Amino acid sequence: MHRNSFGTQGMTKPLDLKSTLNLPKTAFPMKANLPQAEPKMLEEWERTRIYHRIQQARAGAPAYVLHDGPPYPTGEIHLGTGLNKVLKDMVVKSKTMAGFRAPYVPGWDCHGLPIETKVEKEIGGKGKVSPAEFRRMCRDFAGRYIENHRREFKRLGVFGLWEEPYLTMNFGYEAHIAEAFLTFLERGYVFRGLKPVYWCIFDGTALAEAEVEYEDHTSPSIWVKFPVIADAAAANVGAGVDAVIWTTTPWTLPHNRALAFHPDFDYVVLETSAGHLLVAAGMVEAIKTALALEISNTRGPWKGRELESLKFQHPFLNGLRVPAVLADYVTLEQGSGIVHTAPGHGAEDFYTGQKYGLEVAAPIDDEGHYLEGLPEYKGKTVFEANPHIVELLKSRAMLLGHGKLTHSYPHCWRCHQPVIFRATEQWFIRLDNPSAPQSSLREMAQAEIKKVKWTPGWGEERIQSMVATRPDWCVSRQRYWGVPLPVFFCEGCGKQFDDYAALKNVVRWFEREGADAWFTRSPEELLPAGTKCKCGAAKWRKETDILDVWFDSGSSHYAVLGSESAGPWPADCYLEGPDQYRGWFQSSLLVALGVKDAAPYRHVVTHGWTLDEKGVPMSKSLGNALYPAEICEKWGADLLRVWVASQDYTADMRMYPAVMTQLSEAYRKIRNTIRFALSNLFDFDPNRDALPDEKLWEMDRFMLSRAAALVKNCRGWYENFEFHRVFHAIHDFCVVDLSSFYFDVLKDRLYTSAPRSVGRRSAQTVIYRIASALVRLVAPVLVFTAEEIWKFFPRRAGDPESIHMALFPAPEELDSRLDSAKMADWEKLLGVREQVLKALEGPRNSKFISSALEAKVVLRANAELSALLQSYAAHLPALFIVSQVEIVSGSNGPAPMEVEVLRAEGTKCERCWNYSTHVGENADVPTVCERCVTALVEMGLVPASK
RNA sequence: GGGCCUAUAGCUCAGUUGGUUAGAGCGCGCGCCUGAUAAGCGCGAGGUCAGUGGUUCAACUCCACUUAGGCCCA
Repeated sequence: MHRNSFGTQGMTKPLDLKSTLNLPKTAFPMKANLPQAEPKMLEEWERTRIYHRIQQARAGAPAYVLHDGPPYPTGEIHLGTGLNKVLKDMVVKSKTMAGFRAPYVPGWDCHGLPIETKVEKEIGGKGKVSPAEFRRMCRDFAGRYIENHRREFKRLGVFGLWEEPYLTMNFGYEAHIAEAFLTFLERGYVFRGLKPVYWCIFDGTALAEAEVEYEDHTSPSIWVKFPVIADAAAANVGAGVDAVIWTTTPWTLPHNRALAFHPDFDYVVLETSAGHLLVAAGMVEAIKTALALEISNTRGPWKGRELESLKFQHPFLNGLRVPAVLADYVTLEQGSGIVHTAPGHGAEDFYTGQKYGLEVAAPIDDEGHYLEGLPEYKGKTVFEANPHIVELLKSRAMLLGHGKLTHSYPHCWRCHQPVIFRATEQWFIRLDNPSAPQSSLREMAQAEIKKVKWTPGWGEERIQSMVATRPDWCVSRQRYWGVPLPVFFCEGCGKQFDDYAALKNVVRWFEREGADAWFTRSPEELLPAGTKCKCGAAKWRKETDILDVWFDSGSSHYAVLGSESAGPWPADCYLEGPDQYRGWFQSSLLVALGVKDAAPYRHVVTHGWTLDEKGVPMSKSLGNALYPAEICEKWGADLLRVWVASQDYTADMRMYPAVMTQLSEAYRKIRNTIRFALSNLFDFDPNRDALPDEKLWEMDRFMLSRAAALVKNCRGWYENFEFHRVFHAIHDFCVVDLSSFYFDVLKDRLYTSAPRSVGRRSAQTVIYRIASALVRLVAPVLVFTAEEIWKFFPRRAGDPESIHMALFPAPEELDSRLDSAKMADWEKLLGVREQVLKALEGPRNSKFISSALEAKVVLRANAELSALLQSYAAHLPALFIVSQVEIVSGSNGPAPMEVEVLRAEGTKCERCWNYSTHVGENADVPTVCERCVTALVEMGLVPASK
């Protein structure tokens, strides 16, 4: 077919030498254009039901279940949420490629205060509509946000059962929540108790610890006198002494029931212009300054424990005497070293109160109004009362001083108003069981935590210490949008109904109508027909509290796992941010212990926080937050994923434009390296052209070994979720092994050899094998790009349609088992190459040569090295990309080798650009070297020489 | 204030059981190529390993404290 190009000089057109080269060719674009390309890929995946095809492809394989922690659906997704979803997806995809069936069912946490608050705003306040109508609006609201979230998550290339996510507001899920609670109730873990809880008087509800945020608040700061009762116990300190306390919550004074002293501190009486004052010795200077006291005499000291029997007159409640108590949380940081104690309004106060049998006084209503007390404050809200109580103290001459203090104070997470501590009747899940400690949730939890694998390892210690000190779980909320506590009280005897078989009837109602049934159905409908109390009555009152949303999400493993689509219980992996040690990791564990007596997870992984350039956490309110949607639009989802994969996520992660620019360069390098591979496989069919290992050139086999090592390492890193090691290793391999060494060296062989020559096919076989391994290795990170590459990839029989259905390469499929001595030889040759490249710099800079092909390199090596070089002499010019190499045995210098650079001999071959003394030896192609003549003959473009 | 964590070149990471002049890639500077070309290649300059003190013949690596930052809690 190329006959016409034969012929003698001058008779026909001379051979166009460039057209005889095998220059790279590919339609795979150099520029990724991810923001435009990715949405198209998403459409295709949607159309071809990629998630389902992957699940089918792994049917029967061992399951690996990553259970999704449900985000709260409000607004657009935050970078931290994106980071979390992408990490989960990389786990799922890498497990899938490691051969597991790894289902992923995303979920949302739908109940709770934030949505309730938004709906209230929309309708303009509480109580405008019926509870059932209100709940319907909350449901719609959540649904709208979920739509938005789902779109954003899918955009990140996350595969999952998006069309059927789990929602905590689904009827079936709500039924599971109720059932889980009833199980706790039946097993005796639930009790009603008086406890101080965070209370928001603006929302009229108890708050969980997680619903409280610390913000700055300015409080009154007052110094108050409590006169010491002159009895036998007071003989020591003397008559007419006043104990001094300091507080920032004057409104709690009416409910004061004790003064707390530190048992080991020294206390003294100061004789001053303001009276004889009992204070901690360690605070004398501070108090003197704060109150501008003149001290004429000091008496004492006494240890706090010596003062335990003292009693004090309440500063304005006549006839109320309060005792001294001891507590080791008393500090010398602020105040007087004597702590005002109101058991109804503080956690520590409450526990001290329990210990000393103090009254838990907190007679205020849900909106914070005093229900009893002096006319000065009765009926007012606690915050309104502050100035009046200060006045009251002043009028009774019990106020030593007052001012203002701005400090970090707990606020409601939604309305951002200051919260108070208030002793209220709540429902609790009991953590301890003194009569059977081993079956207490706390001890079971501590035992189960030890069986779980925690990444990073310190997570175990962290959650262990939290579980050890956490209080009982307050699970009741005085709200509407949630799952009610399915509890009835008899209208006859007032007792709580305890026939659990009958109570489970409520679960059936929830399955049919959702938890709304609680609000729309009567107790008689909800319970089985004819249900009677032991007292004979058959009229019931429903509990009105709903469950803490942490109980909802903590039930997710119970409600979701154990199905065909979600995979078996327990989960193999939970993967969330570090805030979940206190949140979901704990609530899930406790619910699982209550219903299944075991942890719901085998492995818990946490990632860090997302920070901005300055290392400040990203937040909406600070305005420094970046959003996945913006990043997808500007850089593409694959680049967001590269960001996730490039950093060690167990620490905090920074994101800012310069980082993204750097990563886009890294991305480009990987893309172009694979593109170069593809472009040199344009005439390569792996089914037909691949050479067996024993026919491959040694350098090619050497590269296969390097690739095999990469594969082995990456598989291990994926196994341990060390994605950043995978990414850096792949990037380095592309840069160091492929682009700057192997591919650069290979160009001459690929372009100038005859297309079907062994040398070229050997190179192509190895390029194919390495590139095929690389695409699969990067697929969990570069989900879009890998799929795009796969479309341009030469296919073998049995290759899956999508890269995401493929299995990771095995090291054995890369390795050609080059013996270790040869491997060592090549390692040494690489070192020699490095020296040669350095040596070429001088002559290049002095313009002695420009291209390295203009050089001839003379190597003076010691005996050992020169023997090695001699045996590889034929390959050295290619290895160094120079025209000629001469090996001179026996260097006399101190170095094992010296390099000298000369001008290459002969003339430049017009075809391969190497210099040769044999150019012109073939009259048919007079401008071409001997190697090119051989190639051209092999190609049938030049007649075999005479 | 408490618990836990982080701190190696401008950036992102490696640094094995403490052991010779602390590594890589990117970026940067200076060149080369123009047959990977909005590409490719080479060379080079960058680090008192947050700080202080200690243990040791020897510390980025172990211990203590400090500083800065993070999460959770008070």
